[in-house]
Amino acid sequence: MDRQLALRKGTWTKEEDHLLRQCIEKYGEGKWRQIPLRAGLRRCRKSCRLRWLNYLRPNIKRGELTQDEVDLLLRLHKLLGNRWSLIAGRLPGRTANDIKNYWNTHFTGKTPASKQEVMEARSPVSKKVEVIKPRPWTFPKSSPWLLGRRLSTSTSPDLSAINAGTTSNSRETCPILLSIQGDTRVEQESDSLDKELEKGKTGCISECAEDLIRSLWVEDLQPMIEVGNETSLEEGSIGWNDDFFSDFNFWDTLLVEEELV
DNA sequence: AATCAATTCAACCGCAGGGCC
DNA sequence: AGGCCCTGCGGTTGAATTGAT
Repeated sequence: MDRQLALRKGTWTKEEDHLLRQCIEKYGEGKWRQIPLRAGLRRCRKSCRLRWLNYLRPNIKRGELTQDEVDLLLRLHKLLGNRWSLIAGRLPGRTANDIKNYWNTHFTGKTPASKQEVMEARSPVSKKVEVIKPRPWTFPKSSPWLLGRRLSTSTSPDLSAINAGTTSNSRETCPILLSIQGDTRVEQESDSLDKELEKGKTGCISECAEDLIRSLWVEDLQPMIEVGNETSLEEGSIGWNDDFFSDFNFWDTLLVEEELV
């Protein structure tokens, strides 16, 4: 065998980490194919990318997730399913791998009882939610998201009313719910929804789902707009990016079973 | 102290999607 | 249109660590 071609596997050494970090600092992220050559590493590009993204990248937060992070994780997973990269985007400093590992450790299989306890303690509203893989989703033409990608206070709903709690139950307070109301999804998806309606499987947005969406809007998205920091909503910054909204289909989330409420 | 079981998490693998030719 | 290449993602594996006996 040619030793030059033999790729190393397994745990990374400090020397390898150092070489990779130096290389990326010099040439920048991306071009992963060239990274092993430039860094003088006998690692495949995937391995280099993974090591950087999950371990060496600056600002990576290590250690146990905080209560807030766990709460957010639970809510986002309820909405997005196993879309770890999207979920991680909402948890600054956390990697998709971290989130996935945490979920698999704490909320799957081996300890079903404890999982149920945690879920019930933290999510008293829902008992059974059908999580379906998100599909592309479109906003109504009048949606503020389409009237200039970035929300401004002039296109957002009555935020002062939200803060005052005076209209907390009104759908008008949340542009996402507004969008759902006036959905103009592509024909294919409308057809499938129509079929569901015909079957009587689902007829309306449940209160639970509406609450969940509203809470995401009020607690997570709206405050970013409220501070007037426009850069906080730039694409890809912390997860509410183009990808999120193009991949995310609230309709799927809303296809909940009757037992929900 | 030694052994075994359980748990954690870094890393690998295979696949899908997008861009380019 | 189709093939190739690259990147990114999610599922899975297995080594390392921790806890129990």
